[in-house]
Amino acid sequence: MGRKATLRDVATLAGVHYGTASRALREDTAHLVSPETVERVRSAATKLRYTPDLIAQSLRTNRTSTVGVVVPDIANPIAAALTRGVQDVLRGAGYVGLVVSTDANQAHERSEIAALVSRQVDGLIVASTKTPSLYSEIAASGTPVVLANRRVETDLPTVTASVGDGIEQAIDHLLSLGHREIAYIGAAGDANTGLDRHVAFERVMRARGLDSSDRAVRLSPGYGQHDGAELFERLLEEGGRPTAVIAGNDMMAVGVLSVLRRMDMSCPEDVSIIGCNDLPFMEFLNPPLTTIHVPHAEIGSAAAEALLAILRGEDPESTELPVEFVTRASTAPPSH
Amino acid sequence: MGRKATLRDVATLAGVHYGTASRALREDTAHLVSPETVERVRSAATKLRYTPDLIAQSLRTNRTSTVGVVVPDIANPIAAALTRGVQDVLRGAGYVGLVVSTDANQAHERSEIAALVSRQVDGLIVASTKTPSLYSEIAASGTPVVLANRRVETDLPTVTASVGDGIEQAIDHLLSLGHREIAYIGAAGDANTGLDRHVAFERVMRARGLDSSDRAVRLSPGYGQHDGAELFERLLEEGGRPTAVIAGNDMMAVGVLSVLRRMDMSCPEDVSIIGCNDLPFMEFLNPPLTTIHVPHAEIGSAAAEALLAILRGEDPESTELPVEFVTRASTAPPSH
DNA sequence: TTGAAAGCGATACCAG
DNA sequence: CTGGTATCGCTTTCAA
Repeated sequence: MGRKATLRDVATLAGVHYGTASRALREDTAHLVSPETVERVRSAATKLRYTPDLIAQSLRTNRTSTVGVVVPDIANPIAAALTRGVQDVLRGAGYVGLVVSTDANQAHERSEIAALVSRQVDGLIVASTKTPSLYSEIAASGTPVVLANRRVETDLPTVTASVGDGIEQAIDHLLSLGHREIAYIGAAGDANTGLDRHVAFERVMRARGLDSSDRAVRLSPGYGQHDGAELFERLLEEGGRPTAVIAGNDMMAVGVLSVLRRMDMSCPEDVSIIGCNDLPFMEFLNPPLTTIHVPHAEIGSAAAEALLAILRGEDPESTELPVEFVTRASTAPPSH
Repeated sequence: MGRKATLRDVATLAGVHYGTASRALREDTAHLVSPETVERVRSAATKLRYTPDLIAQSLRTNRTSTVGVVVPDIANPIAAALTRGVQDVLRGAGYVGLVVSTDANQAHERSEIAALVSRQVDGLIVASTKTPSLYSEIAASGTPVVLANRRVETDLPTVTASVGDGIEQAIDHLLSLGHREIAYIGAAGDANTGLDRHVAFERVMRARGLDSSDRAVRLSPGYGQHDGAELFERLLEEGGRPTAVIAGNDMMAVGVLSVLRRMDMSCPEDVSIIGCNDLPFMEFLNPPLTTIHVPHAEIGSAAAEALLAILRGEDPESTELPVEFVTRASTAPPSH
């Protein structure tokens, strides 16, 4: 009695042909079958604890109700939040996510994608890629792809956040506090999410009439806590005396904070700091970090919605979700 | 030219029967085919960019090279790290993970599990469950299950960490620093991961000859930052004056820290704090948190190894991985 | 309304 | 060594 019940099992128990059983069990075809037969089949099914074999179903229908989720590293809180958002909307539609981490490594990426494609995923949500062309091909071959979080040159539907607006709010917040010497510490990498940020910084500063002597922009290839610390330390060594710094992400902000601490300067008294992303722990830092909240889970959800829309035959637009500037305790008026 | 190449396509291109093509392409049967035929088939395959349809393959072989990963919430850093560890070993074996979040909600859990089972996953790695019996059934029905992180009453193979040892090291660390009044602030929930901890605390304290007047144990149903804060605040109100506190997890430790700050007491001068888990950000707190590092990724990897072993027909033991006590700056001798 | 039968794309057994 | 064929569990068209 170990084996799983199959469609034929319920059919024989109900005394009908298995084709009929199939029709009786699925919503969209049940109306082709007499009510009493439907009843008989259904009760047979529950008696046998029948659940359809999705593999067989997939082979027949070419749909697996499975989507691939491609992130750089699921252990990274941004990717994790995004994945959660994806799951939340997939669940409602009967889909589940095949999640892979690429480590931002092209070889890994290719092989993971291959693994997903050969498993016939119905679509892909990609939150990490150095090779968008890879996905254009996939999309062209019929597997829909939605890009999330990072904007890349492509015509694939993409869900991003308007981090530029956040930078603008950050700058205006600082200006209204009385700051004039504002530095930017960020990543120069190819991730467009990084580029947007420092470009936005420069643009807004200029727009506010702050000339280049008022701003110091420092970029590094990395984007970790250490990179932020190093960049800020060098800025100080070279005589920079910003009263506030905007960091390209929260980790780099933490790096700046650590340098301050080491030099016996304090935040926000001596220098104000603003981060970006609003990672899970930022409110518990000392001081709690003022930062730009990027709605990663919502980005994931929106990407999943877009993918489902494509699967329904619609043609969703790319969207840009608003960010939220959240002021906590790492910013204050400049002292003196 | 859009459609994917199938086995018959490469067979006709190579001028052989598709059964032969199948044999030629798979390692274990290639020796049944003449070398030149193998060659012909293989080149046809690469020319057509043939990749086997894993769905069809699965239907035939009853193996999907897919495993289900069940976590409470993928956005939770512990679950994320664990999942990463799982992925790392699965990747090497050609498996991918179908990841679902249950929200510690039984209804969700059941439906997610059903989704995985009907997708014919080859096995399950479960890092969250209130209903172990559910999995015993599944295992009995032939789908192997490995439990990770939480110990529950079951005979399923389980991978955990020896957090009790960590608690012991934490206490000894505190004692060697000169502390005598040590409090424990933790969760009372049904998660065995929580129970272990305060039980270990009581046991070790007694073993070290500290009688109950030297220890205050406070438990709450929740296990967040807020719960930790509340518990500690109440302890203080009721006249408790511990010189050190061990928290059941890092979030609760942060809660304790926040109370200290609010009361203008400082850590570690006024009270030392030790956390548990070593979540990603703990080294960047102020002060950096002394804590018990639980190797979540390794737990995930070990669980995946165990699952693969079962799939190979072996019978792996349950294992308990060592934790690492990491001393940072939130502990110091009592100032008295 | 129901039964029969053809496949989906692969594997594997049995002959030749 | 290779070809034919049954089969995995299901959906779906075609007749009856």
